[in-house]
Amino acid sequence: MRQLHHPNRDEILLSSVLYALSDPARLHIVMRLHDQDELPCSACSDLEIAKSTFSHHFKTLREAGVIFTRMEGRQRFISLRKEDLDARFPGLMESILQAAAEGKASH
Amino acid sequence: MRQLHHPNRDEILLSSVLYALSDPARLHIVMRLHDQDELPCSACSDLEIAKSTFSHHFKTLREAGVIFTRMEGRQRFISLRKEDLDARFPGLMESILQAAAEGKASH
DNA sequence: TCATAAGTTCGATAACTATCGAACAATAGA
DNA sequence: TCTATTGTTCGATAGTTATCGAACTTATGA
Repeated sequence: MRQLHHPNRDEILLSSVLYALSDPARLHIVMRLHDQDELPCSACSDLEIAKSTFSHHFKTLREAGVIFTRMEGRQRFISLRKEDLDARFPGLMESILQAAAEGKASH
Repeated sequence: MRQLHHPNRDEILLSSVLYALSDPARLHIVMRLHDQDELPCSACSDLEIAKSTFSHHFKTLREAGVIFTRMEGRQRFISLRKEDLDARFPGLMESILQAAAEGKASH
């Protein structure tokens, strides 16, 4: 757990990003990061999901290049990689977040 | 096979669309529809994939609301549901197709 | 030093998915 | 009517994924 892997901007793949965001729980996490600069992982613990499952989702998002995880003490802070995503896929996150905010994400 | 199911515009879900497009083969199919109004399914048969697998991908795309399948005789013509997708998720397909066209889709 | 807290990793399981070949259905054309 | 064409459906399999609880790691604070 010493080092958390983050892909470089150029390594971020569309397929991986779309896949990561196609899960309602993960999309929910990303929506929370929309307005915020940064959030502790624990900020999502109101969703009724086991913490090991959260960890799995964070890993999926992180390895897809969607979020950045900063380690500080025994907390981790996550943030949306807005600049990287927007540089690589202009307009993508904006349209996804807008649609999600309007409740068109799932069921 | 009498009727092919297509969701109404309002039933198209972001999660399902993102999932459908997160598969490289399906994204490839959608890219071919970008410039074209309509294509016969057979137009994708150069991809080295079994036809039953294609059928599966077409079904996934269709049920997610990404493509429309029109039956004519013994052929099926598929088209991108541009208007519906753009009405529901403004800018989404444009940004996805642009990124895909620049080769940022996968590996 | 010891207990607590925050997340990750492990092991297991159930569900889902991509893939294929074979069989099937429906239509067009000879 | 018979045959070839187009695509779907079926059955099977291998791989992947979401989920959980338990064990583990690291750091904080008493």
